Amino acid sequence: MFTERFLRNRRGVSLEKAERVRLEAAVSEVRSLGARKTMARAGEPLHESNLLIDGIMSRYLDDRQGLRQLVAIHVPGDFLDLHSFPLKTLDHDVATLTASTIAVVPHSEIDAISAERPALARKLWYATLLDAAIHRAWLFRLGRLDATGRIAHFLCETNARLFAAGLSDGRRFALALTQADLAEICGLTTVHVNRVMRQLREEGLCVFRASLVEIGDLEALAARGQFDPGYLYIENDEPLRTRKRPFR
Amino acid sequence: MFTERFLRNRRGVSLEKAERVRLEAAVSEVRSLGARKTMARAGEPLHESNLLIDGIMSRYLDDRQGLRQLVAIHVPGDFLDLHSFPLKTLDHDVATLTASTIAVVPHSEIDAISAERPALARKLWYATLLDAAIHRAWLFRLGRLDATGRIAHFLCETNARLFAAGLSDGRRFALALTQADLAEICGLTTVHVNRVMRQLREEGLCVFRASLVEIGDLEALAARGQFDPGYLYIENDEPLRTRKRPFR
DNA sequence: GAATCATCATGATCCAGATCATGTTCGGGC
DNA sequence: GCCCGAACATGATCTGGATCATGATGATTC
Repeated sequence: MFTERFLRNRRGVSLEKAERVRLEAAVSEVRSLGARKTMARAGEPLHESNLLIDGIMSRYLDDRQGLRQLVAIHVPGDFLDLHSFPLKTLDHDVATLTASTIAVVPHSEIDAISAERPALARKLWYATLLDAAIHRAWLFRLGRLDATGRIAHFLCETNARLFAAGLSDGRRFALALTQADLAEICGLTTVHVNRVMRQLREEGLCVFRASLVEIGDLEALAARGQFDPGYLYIENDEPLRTRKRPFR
Repeated sequence: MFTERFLRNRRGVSLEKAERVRLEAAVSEVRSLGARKTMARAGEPLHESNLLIDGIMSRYLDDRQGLRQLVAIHVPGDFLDLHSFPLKTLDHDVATLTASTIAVVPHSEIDAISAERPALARKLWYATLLDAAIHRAWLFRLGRLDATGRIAHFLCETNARLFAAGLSDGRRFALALTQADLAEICGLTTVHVNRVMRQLREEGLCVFRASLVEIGDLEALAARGQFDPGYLYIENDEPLRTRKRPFR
């Protein structure tokens, strides 16, 4: 089942049996990629999109010095470059962070789906808009939060996304990212990420070691990062909800 | 013609005559809004989307103190909350910056279009993904550019978008934003925006006064903001192209 | 089991942009 | 023609995070 986690626990878009079957049938191939491998580069014409089955992948832009700004990370269940179907080329690079497995869906299949099944097509559209909603939360993070808030917000978001995918219990999850990755996500230096992680650890909000994140106080962490999971459109998000607390 | 500027000059999505007629027919109403009015709030269920005919509008998130981070601005021709069709509710607020005119399109019409005309539906999808591509460029801006670079990048982007819409000659355009608006867009304080604008003026890169932006040296401005218009998918973008120059 | 490389850790110094304060300019209302 | 508020302008000071430097830890390879 390639589509098991796709749009799982998202409001208003549970896949019907027949839709799931149709989507499964659209997969032409399954591929494995090593860690830190580029999958697609900005500007290349693309003819297929990929559903992430296992691993963590990233999308990023780089500046003139080659420093990266990650614009998205993807977890299992994400259709990571579905936007290449309408756009035909991408405006950014796509790469693995950890070793990953992807299911390939040719654009011709998506074309067929959009003619045959408008309702399923709308769910695919929805999936790309969920990514856009996450972009907006990242904009808020970079524009309005300080370093500690950014890391706290990111950890809460990742917890929530993995929870929706069935890969977090709401407090504890595997996440094989380095402090340098967090820096590229949060627009900080690795040095500063290191100091922030220590602070979060010392305050008992969150411990991140050996590729395992353990949130000690979700409510405090969410308050620190001004995190509210609404933008993720998660169904049954009770374990993620926190009382709103004043900032700091 | 409400749709005159919609997707104008974008690669691979020029509207066919019949598609344009269909979209025009989907408009149920035209509304005028005063400056600085909220159009929609996060979380409200929506049943229509709006095509911006005239004026500048914004989408924003606010933090616990009520400080705004703009996540998008919209210019004439933009379908500003089309993403509310698949998502049903929004994750952010929408408001006018200047007095604006919008054409209202009920979601029921978009539903009908996606069943009748998959090709037009794909173009609507494309329009929402263009917004997502702009979000990504904004992430790069906030994560990797300094204050001067952010303002330079924003001015280049706005020039390019207005150029595509036929509202800039590629160097000069009307833009009724305040320095406080620029601050909320670029994650800066108004005080600092003021200093940056003076610097750009003194260096001859760009003058912004009396709601008119005049770019003195597009190539230098683009270099300063590391701006490359590729992510806007503009067709015939020659007047916007600049030789790539090393940063600074 | 020595060498190598990625990752994590931590101290010292510096600076871009925030913050605080104080004008000035200009257009609209009465 | 004066009042008033929004927008623009500019100086003085402070600070969060960058930068530079150095070392510890731990996994992998030969």
